[in-house]
Amino acid sequence: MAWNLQSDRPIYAQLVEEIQRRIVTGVYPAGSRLPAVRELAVEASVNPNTMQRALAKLEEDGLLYTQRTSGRFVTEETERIMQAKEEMAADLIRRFIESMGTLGYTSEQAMELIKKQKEEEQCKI
Amino acid sequence: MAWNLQSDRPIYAQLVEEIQRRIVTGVYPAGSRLPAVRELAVEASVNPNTMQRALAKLEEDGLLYTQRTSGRFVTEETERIMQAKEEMAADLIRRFIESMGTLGYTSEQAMELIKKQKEEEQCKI
DNA sequence: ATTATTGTATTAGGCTCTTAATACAATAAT
DNA sequence: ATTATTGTATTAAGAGCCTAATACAATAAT
Repeated sequence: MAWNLQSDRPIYAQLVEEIQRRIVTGVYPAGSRLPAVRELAVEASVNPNTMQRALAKLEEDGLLYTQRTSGRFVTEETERIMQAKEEMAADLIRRFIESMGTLGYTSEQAMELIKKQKEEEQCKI
Repeated sequence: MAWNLQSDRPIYAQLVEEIQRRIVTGVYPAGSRLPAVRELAVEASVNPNTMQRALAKLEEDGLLYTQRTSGRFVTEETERIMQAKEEMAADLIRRFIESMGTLGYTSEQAMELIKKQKEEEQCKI
């Protein structure tokens, strides 16, 4: 599991996204315990403070909760997790369509281009 | 024409994207003269230095060129402009499919969701 | 009781981005 | 020739992000 952090955007924001991605895809299952802040920080090669900041945000969003000295856990509310996943996808779609729109492409044209790009991928393999 | 600058990403990078968008969509036609740095800076509500930085990048990319005291102009090479447009679209698609992939969606599912989202848009109107 | 592990808070410093205020350089317009 | 307009460069200051180094607080494990 790579963290793939870029320097063109705040790191803590990228950490939030990556952890959220791991939650909604089941890498960190509902109810499971997360690695400790310090462990996660080492794994992602960031400062514990930065990781802490990201985790605090996810807690604020209700995807994580803390048990003082046992550690942090993914929420047991699977409904909340599915909702987060759908929101993430909807957001990606909305932003994609909007960006393609400003370039002058309709959703239909966008879907056509996705098909084409996929066909090209097929040839590569 | 709005600039829509966000605070979660370097402003100069957003300026590059917006000006590039205006070039490839013909808002700033091939060969035409751009407003002066200071004018653009006022229009976008940013510091002239920041706008200068964005323009220098676009010049480096070959989409603009400078005539010392007459101003800056969009390249006359329409081929270069079309290429830039296609690159921008391809990049958006690649990143979109990649992000949807990390969420567990295939390109087919992504296209399905685009369709659905579009149908919902229809209902709203 | 003691120890280790957990989350959390604080302080200092460096880095990049952004703004602000100038100044300079070149040339088109007058 | 003079003036105005163009791009460009410089310096200083402030804000946000990140790291580093600590220290503290709570509790599970021993």
